[in-house]
Amino acid sequence: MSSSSPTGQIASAADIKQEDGMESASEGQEAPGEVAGGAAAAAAAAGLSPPAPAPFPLEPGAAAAAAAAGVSGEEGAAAADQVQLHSELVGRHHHAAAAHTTLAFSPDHVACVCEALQQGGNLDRLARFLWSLPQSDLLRGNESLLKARALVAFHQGVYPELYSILESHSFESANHPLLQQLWYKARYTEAERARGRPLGAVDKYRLRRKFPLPRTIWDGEETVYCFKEKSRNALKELYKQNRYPSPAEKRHLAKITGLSLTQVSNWFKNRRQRDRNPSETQSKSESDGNPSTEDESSKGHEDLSPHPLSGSSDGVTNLSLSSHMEPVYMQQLGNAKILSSSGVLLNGSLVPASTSPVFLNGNSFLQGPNGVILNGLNVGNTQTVSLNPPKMASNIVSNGMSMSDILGSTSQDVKEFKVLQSSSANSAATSSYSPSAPVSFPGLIPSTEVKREGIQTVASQDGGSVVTFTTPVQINQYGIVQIPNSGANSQFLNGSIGFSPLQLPPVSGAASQGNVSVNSSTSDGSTFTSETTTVQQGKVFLSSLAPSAVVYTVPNSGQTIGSVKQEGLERSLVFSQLMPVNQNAQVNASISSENISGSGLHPLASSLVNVSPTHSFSLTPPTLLNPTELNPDIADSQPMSAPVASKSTVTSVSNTNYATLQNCSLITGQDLLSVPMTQAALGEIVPEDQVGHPSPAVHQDFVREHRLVLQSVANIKENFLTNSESKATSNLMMLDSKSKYVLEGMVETVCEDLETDKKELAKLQTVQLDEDMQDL
DNA sequence: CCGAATGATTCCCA
DNA sequence: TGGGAATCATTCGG
Repeated sequence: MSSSSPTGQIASAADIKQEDGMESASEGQEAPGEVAGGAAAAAAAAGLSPPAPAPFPLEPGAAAAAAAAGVSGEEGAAAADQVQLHSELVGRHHHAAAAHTTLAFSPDHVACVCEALQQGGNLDRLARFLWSLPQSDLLRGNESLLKARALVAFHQGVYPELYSILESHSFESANHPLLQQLWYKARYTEAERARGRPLGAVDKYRLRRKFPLPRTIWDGEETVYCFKEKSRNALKELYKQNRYPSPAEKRHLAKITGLSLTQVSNWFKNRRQRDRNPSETQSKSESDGNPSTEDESSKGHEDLSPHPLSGSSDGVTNLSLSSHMEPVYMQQLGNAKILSSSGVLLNGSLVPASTSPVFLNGNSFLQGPNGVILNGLNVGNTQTVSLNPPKMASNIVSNGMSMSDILGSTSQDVKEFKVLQSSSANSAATSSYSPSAPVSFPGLIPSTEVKREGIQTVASQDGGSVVTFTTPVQINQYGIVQIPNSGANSQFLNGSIGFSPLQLPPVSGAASQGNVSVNSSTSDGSTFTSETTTVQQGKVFLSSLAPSAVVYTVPNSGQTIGSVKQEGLERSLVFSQLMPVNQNAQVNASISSENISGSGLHPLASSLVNVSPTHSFSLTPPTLLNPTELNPDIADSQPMSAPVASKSTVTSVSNTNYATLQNCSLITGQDLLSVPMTQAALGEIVPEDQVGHPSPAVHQDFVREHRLVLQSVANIKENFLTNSESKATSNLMMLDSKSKYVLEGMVETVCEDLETDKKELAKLQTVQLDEDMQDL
């Protein structure tokens, strides 16, 4: 991954993303928590569900005039584009009714077009588009526009302007990688021109030092040798515990550090190698450097952790209560059934066993007689989630990753698991790991099997109080557990809590899917990264679903989970409030993914929603699906089928780790695309109506009623996007850190001469985490 | 420019 | 497929 240093000309945002390898890998990464954290803000910034987008009018006449008087034919073309776009949108929405009076483009529309053009790599056209835009205050400060301007400035070689733009506006983190690349590449290019010869790695390094990134496009997180200190510390921490992490652990570590799986593996490999021959590279320096951290690790460890591991068979559990005394350091083993006897170390404090036999850290979910800890949040004592400590049977999900991912697949070695400090919920995922102060790894939880005896009330709190579920959980026959809204201050980090679906006691006759839908108020919207939470295969997604919301899971890559009845899972839909249910269909679709770093894509997440694993389709209006409505026959080979009687925007978010819906601003406020899009999108899925029948057939009712379907497609390879994949010629991709989601057709619609009629407007392609599934 | 640190890559082996 | 060893390339500080 020594990806080449950027030297070539940047043609588009996509190019940049593909180009940068390590840098992006490291810089672009953000721990899930961070991602999530910024998500809300990002979404807000993006204007998700904008209050009242004040569109600026653009008279067709004016456009024409611009075209005519327009400095060049190009501008005219741009204007024409706008006109065309607008008319198409309007025409489609209103069925060509009329509305040709004024062309109203909200800043969101402009932003969307900018994004689309950027994605498409059509910078010339983007430049024309920008040029043609009116000087509207509404557009001032619009990040997409600024980004587009920066890109154009770079493209045109107007570096001073580029620097000015980058320094004058504080960009959201999701755009940092791209903008950072612009910044550096511009510097490189300038230097190369001045020098008349290509720069070497050292030259570039010097330039980077000479022209540090402005804080407007950099979070300030220091990176050393490409890896953020935070990531490095996380690696070290685990290394101390176990020098030979299992694949699942590596994946999880990769997830929490934002590094790629390969990077994590390489790190361990290098670390082991260098520890072996300290003679050579005094790799000791590192260890020595952090005596505190190192202590236990290196040497002591070898003893503790059976190194060769991997072989450990099936996860036999071993709790190694090492010689450590009181604080029981648990050693995690495969499917260990850990129940510490004496106590648990939580947040650095020992908890009497009597009260909480289980402990979790980070984003883990812990349950004990007294409480549950989610994401490092402690669930109040009042919770009724009663867990039977002695018999634990559920998987733990953390950080969007179920423990099964971590523990399930390969047998795990006994790992020394030490919970030293569980960071606060917010920082759990991204918490800074300082060598001197070991921090728990989210997700690195002792695999505990918990058996849920009954779920009722859960209150989780993060320091103050985070999420509180007060009402009794309802489990319907679909195995959906519903928890009424909670208080206003809901705060959730990664939306992955671990209730294992499999263990939910079938409340009704229907096979319990084990899905749990937790409704929480999204009022705050600030830290609530995951508005939708559903439990799927051991994963719980918290969502702002209405009380009556239904959550279904979608078939995962064909793999079933244990003996759980898959029926329900076959066509699962989640109705949530994520998407505006009103007529203003709004397509929000951006996703955050797993880390793409390795491939050079920047992950960042500007996501609004952080949906954890697997596929979930969200339909807003709370609806309950009846068994009868779900026609098995139809659904069988189909990705999803869901007769829903309500009108809503359907969004499917899926996969792996974090699916994020972001405001694409395609249809904001104006409702312009609402209907048409739906049709187009549905067309792809529905056999009947307009389009030919694409593979998946969706229940007609569903089709008719819903506006937009974002189809998720999976395709994942280690969660990394390959360069080729990242090419979004005709796809609008929004990626973040590990998975890839593509909105197909969006670009075509918006950019490619607006020929969207027959193309789906928004199709969300998601990749599925093979890994996750495999683990299961 | 040098050397150490460190991430990545390659080859070999089980 | 993953680990070990050797090696390369880049980063970083002096």
